[in-house]
Amino acid sequence: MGRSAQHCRQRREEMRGKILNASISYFARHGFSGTRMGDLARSIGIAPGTIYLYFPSKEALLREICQSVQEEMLPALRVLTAPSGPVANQLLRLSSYVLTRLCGQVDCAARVVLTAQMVHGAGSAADGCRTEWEGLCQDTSLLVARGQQEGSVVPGQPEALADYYWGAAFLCARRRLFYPQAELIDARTLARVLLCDRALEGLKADGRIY
Amino acid sequence: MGRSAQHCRQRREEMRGKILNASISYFARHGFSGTRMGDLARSIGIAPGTIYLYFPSKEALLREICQSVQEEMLPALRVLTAPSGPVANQLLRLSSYVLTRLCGQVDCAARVVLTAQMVHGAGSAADGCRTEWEGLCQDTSLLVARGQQEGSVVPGQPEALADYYWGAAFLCARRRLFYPQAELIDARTLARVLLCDRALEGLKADGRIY
Amino acid sequence: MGRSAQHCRQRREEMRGKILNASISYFARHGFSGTRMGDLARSIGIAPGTIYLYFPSKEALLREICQSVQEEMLPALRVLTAPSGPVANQLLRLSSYVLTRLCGQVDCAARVVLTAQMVHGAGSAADGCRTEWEGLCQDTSLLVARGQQEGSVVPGQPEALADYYWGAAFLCARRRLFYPQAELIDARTLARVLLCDRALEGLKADGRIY
Amino acid sequence: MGRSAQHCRQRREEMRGKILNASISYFARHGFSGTRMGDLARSIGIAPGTIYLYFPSKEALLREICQSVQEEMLPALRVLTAPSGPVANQLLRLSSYVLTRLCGQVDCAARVVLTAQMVHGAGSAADGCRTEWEGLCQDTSLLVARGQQEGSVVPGQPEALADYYWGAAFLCARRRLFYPQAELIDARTLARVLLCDRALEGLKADGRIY
DNA sequence: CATGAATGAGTATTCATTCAT
DNA sequence: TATGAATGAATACTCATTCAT
Repeated sequence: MGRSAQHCRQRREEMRGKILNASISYFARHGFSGTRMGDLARSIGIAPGTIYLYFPSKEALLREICQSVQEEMLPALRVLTAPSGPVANQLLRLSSYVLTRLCGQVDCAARVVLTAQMVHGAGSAADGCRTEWEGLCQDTSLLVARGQQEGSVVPGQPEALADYYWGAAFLCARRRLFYPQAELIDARTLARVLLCDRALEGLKADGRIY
Repeated sequence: MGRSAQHCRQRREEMRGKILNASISYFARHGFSGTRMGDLARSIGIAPGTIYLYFPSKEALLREICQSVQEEMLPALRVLTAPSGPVANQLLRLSSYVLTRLCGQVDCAARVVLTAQMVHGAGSAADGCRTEWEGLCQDTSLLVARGQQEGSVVPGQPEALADYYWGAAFLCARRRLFYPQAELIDARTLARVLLCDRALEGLKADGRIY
Repeated sequence: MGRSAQHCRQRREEMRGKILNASISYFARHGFSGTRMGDLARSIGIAPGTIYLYFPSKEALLREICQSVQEEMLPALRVLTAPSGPVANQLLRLSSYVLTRLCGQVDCAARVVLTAQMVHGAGSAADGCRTEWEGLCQDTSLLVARGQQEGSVVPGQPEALADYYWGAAFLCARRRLFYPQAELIDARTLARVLLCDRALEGLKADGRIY
Repeated sequence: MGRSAQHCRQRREEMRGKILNASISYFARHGFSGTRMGDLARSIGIAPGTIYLYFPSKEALLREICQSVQEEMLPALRVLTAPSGPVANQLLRLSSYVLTRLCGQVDCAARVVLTAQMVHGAGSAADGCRTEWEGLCQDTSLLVARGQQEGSVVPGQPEALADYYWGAAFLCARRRLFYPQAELIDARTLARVLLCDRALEGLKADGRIY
């Protein structure tokens, strides 16, 4: 009984995860309103009704996705934007991390693209997500300001530059999502959004191609 | 009679243009599927039926928009990406043009954002648009390759860099569309997506703020 | 002033009549719900709004048509079905009259077709029309019963036969309306719906072809 | 699984047939434009959306009906109008068949009435139907011409008489549809539309009342 | 008076959600 | 639990009617 129940719970978790991941991709590709539950279900290979055994509504499914973004992806990035050593090194490390994850984890790109959709969209489902996102931007603009004092970051309004940097990351994610075969820019080029060439020259390239 | 008929035609053209422009903005903001015809009509201040006096369907309205983008905006940009003198100057000029238009013309930003939606979306309404867009990207990657030979453009795969450059332009447009008050990056910063700092140093700044 | 006012009234009457006649034809051809006011107006060569200067609504227009049918066409037919001499002669005269009018007056066929539509349709606009029609059928069934006593009319339920006779007249009208070039059956054949061949033999044919 | 899938398919077929049959009756009674999908659905006892699970549009539903008429009813009638023995017998047999079917099968009357609507209406949905119908009329006019040579059919233009005969059949169908309780004419009376009394006298009556 | 663009209530159709199997 | 047909509220679209010119 105990084993059977556990087995059961595990199967539920598997199906739930399968739906969740597929939805992230599907929403990212087609947009929230552009996604029909029937199409989403077909793309997963299940019946429409099945989704409703795991999520009470389309919007609840979106909320759940937002929450996972808000609790997993964004905090991880905020850690990497917290003050820590020379800005140039930190930005290169951050950029490398972002591109590595975009390449490695299949649905990381989808999450990033979806986040961008959420941040600019109007729905209240994304509120928490938006807050966390603004936190990340703020952290980044502090980093930028510090880098400008150090002389390693290009001049300009820190908020605009921070937004621009994460926009560039979004561009990479979008490219990864829609053209999985196409090459991405490398970490140095992404970091270069903020860093002067001079500051970059001194840094070791990891030479990885994304 | 002649005058009256002309007056009538002119009023029709005005209304048609009003609907078309409003739709570009609305679609760009809310996405195609996210736009309800009733809401769009209300936002223009007309009745839903009126839209259908000028466009036979929601999708036809989108097609018309795509066509205007394809016939007006994209060709103008392709002209500016055709080979013409030193790449560094050309890229700075191009960036300046893009930012100037994003600032000056109200719905230019909307057109750019919409184009990005179309290029990545699935609908066939955007087919012509997508073709023209790929042409622009290809032209740009040739420019990039030439710049790399000149030593003014950063290293990297030309296609990826070209896509990245226009992505950056899209980021500016998106920012302009969703936060009209926020400052944009300047032309040098946009050009810097492709140009080395060294190549930029020699160029005269126009000092304009967007 | 007096002359001008009269001229004015006359022009109004002309336009009113033009709309009324065109509507009878159009309604007969396309059915009431199948008629769009815009199409009707275009077929007359006027603007949709103009119709509403003469008739308050689509249904009122129908009512007016029904009334004209009810006050002009049906009473004329009832006169011809009132007892008057030998049934055989009367039926041949009636049939001849019907076919002559269907041929001669352009919109008589339309009126007959429309009446059939009204009689079987559900709308209350046709109530008066329906009453008058039932009167005609009843008169005819009396005629039929008398003819059966005379031996000139075929056996069968008088009501069913009367309905059948007017149905045959409707068939002629429908043919005239939809295929104006096609020949109609002759008066003897129409009368034959009710009359035995034996009764017809003694009657003079007018030999007319409809 | 096999059994369940089959059961499922069978239920789909049933619902599809139910909608199709109900639509034939409803369209025949109210006309195509006079039919509101919501009313039709209510009359079947299902939700409006359900119809669209089986037919892509109102017009497609009509097309399907026309096709069933064109493939089932009209060919069966054409078989009975193909040359076969003495015309008088054949016409009586045909008339008997028509009236029997109008009485026996609930929606046969509806099909006939609908066919008449289609044949005279403007929509292209009925094109195939119209072609088949004209074939039937042509076959019948050949039969009529042969009967005239035999001396069993009344004089007159064969095309006009053929059209008139099927018109009479339509009248019966219309009566059956709108007044299901009313008696119809008998087969001899229907055949008499074309046959001389003399020709009919020699034929055995089946005495059936429709 | 005539026009025809504009209106908005009404109709066809879609799609998130439910529920019988 | 999974299914997919059925539902009906929401949305695209039409068309009788109005009204500014």
